[in-house]
Amino acid sequence: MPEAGNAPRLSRAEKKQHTRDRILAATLALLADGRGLDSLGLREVARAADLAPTSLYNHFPDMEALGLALVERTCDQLRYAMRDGRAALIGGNATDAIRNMIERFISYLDHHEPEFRLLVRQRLGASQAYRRRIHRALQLLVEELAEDVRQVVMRRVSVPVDVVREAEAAVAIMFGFGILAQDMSPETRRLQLPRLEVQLQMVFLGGRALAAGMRLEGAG
Amino acid sequence: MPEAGNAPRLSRAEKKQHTRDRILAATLALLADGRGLDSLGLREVARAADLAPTSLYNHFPDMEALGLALVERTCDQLRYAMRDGRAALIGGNATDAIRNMIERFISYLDHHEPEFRLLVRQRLGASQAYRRRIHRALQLLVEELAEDVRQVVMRRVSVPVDVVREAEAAVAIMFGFGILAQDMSPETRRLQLPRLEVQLQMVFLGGRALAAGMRLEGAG
DNA sequence: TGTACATCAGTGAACGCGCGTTCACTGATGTAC
DNA sequence: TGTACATCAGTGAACGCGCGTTCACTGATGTAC
Repeated sequence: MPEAGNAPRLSRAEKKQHTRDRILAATLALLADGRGLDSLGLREVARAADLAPTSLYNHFPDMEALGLALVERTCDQLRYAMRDGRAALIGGNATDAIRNMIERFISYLDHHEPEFRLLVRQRLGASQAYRRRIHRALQLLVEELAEDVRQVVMRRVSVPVDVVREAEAAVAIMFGFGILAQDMSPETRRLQLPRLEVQLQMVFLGGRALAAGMRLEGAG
Repeated sequence: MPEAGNAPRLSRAEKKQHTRDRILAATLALLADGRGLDSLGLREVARAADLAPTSLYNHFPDMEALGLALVERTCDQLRYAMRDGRAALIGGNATDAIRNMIERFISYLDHHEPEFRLLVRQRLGASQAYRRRIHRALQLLVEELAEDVRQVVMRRVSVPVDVVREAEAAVAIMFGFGILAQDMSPETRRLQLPRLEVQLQMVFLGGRALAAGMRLEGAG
């Protein structure tokens, strides 16, 4: 029984969790300046989290473990952000679904800038553990998008569309845009929505055309 | 007059250039392990280049300048690699052109792995100078690809295709693949050629369909 | 309920180490005459 | 051609500094009785 008084005292475990969160938040904030995980020092993170350097060892054995925890959390966050409101769209039409997905993604960029930077940077970073984890997150993203596309397409198109290739291409296009968008204000980002929409329409229209047997000239 | 003898003596300027090249090559080699520019130290680079640490100052005022020189060179290199053999294709058909472009890109990945890593990492790095330079290089890539597409399309299609959007999407897809490909052997990369080809076909077919007035259901 | 002991998040001093940078220098190369 | 001087890429000692890590510690929180 923690406390009978009025002050909301926290248990030791809760406090520890709070400190851990503070460390991760501080790390993320340091990454926001465009720095990479491998250029952060333990003392620097401790300073930003308002802790003695040695205290970090109570939470993570080293910086690598700290980074992995951050990557882990960020991957989950991305997935939830892109999942949110997804189910409601399956009944709708393809154009709305695309527009909505783009809006979710841009909103993610607006609210999770440092997290997105982290993902993109560490996707090609030194640590294979990071790379693998991020790769898996993106694969899940592709699979879920492919499932959505399959649902929408099933009711409209009789030919077997290669939804996984479509989803891969769509994710690649969105991530490519996300990287460019790092140097844009949220307002400018919104202005790019039609451009992304056109490109995703190209992919999905092209996917159907391909499934229907159409080819560019010269294809065997 | 440098030397009347038989030994091929180098001028001071030539030697300096060689040393500079050695420094850049050593830096690139260090980056090949998946590390980022901002985690390299001056002494570390000097060691790798077989020089006294202080000698670097004869070539670059600081690590930032060294990095920029490397980025500069790498951007040019990418452009030349993708340009090479481009002209010969304009007369051909679209499918061959796509396949050839993919092959050029995969070949670039095979032979310039550390350079590609550098580009992708620093595209989102701390230094705005790097980011701008890389952004510009990618824009040029998009423009040149768009020009090629325009040439091929002009002779076949009467509707105004949005070649720039197509080229952007194609570059995004290729770069996305390039990142995945970092963890693949050259052999495995080749196996992915059809996948890339399908996705680019989707984009270009979809671009034509869009230009011809086709839409996914629900589009206004 | 109170008491006595255990746990453990957070601290601060201390360590050895490699960092970026400065400086005066060396000696081969280049230039003027 | 030879000689005398200037240039400058590369060196190595030295600097102050912050790094990651260890260690013994403190004191609030948790637990047993």
